[in-house]
Amino acid sequence: MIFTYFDGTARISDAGLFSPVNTFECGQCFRWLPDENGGYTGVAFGKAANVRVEDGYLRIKCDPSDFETVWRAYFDLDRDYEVLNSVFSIDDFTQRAVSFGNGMRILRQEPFETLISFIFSQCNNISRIRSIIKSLCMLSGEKFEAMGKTFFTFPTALKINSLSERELQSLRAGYRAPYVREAANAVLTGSINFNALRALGTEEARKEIMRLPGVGKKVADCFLLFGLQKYDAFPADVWIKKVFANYPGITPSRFGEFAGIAQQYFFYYARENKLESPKGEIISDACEKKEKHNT
DNA sequence: GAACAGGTGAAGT
DNA sequence: ACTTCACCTGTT
Repeated sequence: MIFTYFDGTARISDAGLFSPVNTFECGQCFRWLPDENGGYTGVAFGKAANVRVEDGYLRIKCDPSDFETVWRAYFDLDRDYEVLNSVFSIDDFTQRAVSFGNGMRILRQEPFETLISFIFSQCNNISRIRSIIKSLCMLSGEKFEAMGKTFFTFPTALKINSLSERELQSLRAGYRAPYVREAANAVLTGSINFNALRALGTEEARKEIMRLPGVGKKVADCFLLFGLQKYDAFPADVWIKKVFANYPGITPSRFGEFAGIAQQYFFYYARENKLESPKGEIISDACEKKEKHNT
């Protein structure tokens, strides 16, 4: 890794593939927002940064000490995505998906934030997920200043656990709110311990996290992949099910130990291109077609 | 208004 | 084991 730090910005010359838009819009995170220069600004691990690519350099505007301690790992800068992409490109469809999402990086996010965020994500759309998380951070995160702007950290389990019913209700998270409270409580009491989960295999860790109410296989796999870096976790949502239905050759097992990363290319491609399911095929039994009769 | 949006879990076959 | 359904809320 070759980089210089000058004028408040880490400039990396050999960052390899890095596309801010594909990284931050591929659906793995909810707290990074675009700026006017094709860059993105966000918060992780209690720190703020702005990221952009210019003249072939990756430029991360941040506190000098944070590049090595936070952002280098967070942006997964030590992984060669070119190698990964060529390993993934086993057929025409995969090539299209990888090419579409070229420069996407799977962020090494914080376990707690990832868990809570994906609990919010169930049967919800992206803009609303973002809005709920933003409200949560403004309500109970810590306010701090960086780069001349105001930011909020993601709240701790303690802060979330101590929210009143009224405060929780103000997030407009609906039926997901009690799930979030339970998750925070489990972390607080030690019933769920992220370091212990890290030491487990993917299967065992999934089983453990699924003990939480509101955490089924899909949310669990997002947590494992984005929050615990269990790269073989393969979240299968409605879009991935459309991929499976259209391209029977695509199965998690074909992509090895980093199948979860391949999954993110598929998800992003399918969602952005509004991949349809084959006619007559039933893709999901949830949130799709249901007659709701309110009493 | 009804349908839909990155699921889950309980209850019914 | 597989299918159906309710669940909050905001948007189209």
